[in-house]
Amino acid sequence: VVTGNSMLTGFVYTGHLEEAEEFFRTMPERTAVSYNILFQGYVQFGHVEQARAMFSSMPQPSIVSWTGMILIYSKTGELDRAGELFARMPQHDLYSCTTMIAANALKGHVAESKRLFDGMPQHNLASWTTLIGSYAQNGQLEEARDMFELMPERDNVSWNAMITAHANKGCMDGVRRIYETMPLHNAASFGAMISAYAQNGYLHQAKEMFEKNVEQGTVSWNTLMVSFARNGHASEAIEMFHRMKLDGHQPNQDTFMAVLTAYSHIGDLEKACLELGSMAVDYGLNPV
RNA sequence: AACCGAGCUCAUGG
Repeated sequence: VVTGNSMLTGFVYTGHLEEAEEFFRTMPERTAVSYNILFQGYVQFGHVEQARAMFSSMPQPSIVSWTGMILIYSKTGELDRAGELFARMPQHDLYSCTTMIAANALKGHVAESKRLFDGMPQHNLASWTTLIGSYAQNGQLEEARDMFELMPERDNVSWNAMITAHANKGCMDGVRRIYETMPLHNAASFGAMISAYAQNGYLHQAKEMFEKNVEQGTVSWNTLMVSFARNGHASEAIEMFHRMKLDGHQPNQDTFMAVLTAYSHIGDLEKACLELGSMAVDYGLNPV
């Protein structure tokens, strides 16, 4: 059963929900964990109906399942339903409370987030960081800072959250200070830095960060190209696009948009069509 | 003893 569950996890993890379902159906034996694995797949990919159906079909949803259900309502923005479930579930733990904190913050109810946080018997890195993120999202930089000071230990995720907290307030000194102080940088750190600079109009610095980032995912390329295009640097955007291809990166649908934006800025629609047409052919993308 | 859940980053046609 355990190895079956691991395989099931594999299907879900790679996004093959159909296969997961099939596999699940044909499993000789299923445990509550098996249900949860498939269920989490629905949650993760936003299949609300299926998640709901599965949840109600569980005889005794575990705390994991309850939390999953809260998470999906948080994603769909149905905070009241999330809250209802949270109130109804038999127990709470770090995970469920943290999920609920985040759900409230997404809707701008930071005070409620804080109240939940204060009511928790214990905290860990995730719950602290969620609270910081809650303040950050809602523009409360001071509070985010205070919490960051108070938390007993910090990891990369919490440091990254602080980058964003400052960036959202346009506090670039803070952003730089955090970046320099933090012990290590990962892909998310660079992503945060790139968008921090880009959103505040520091295209040059954004690009510098981009160069420092070893794992330049397609998203980073797109982010930067869009920023260039929006700020009237169409040619730089287009140049990046070509470099991206040279470097062997896969353009995706969003790259389309970035390129289109760039060309529309210089009013060269013909070229845009040509470029998009060839992208469609080269990469099998649909310029919907 | 072993399998599942929460927090940071990311683009999108305003």
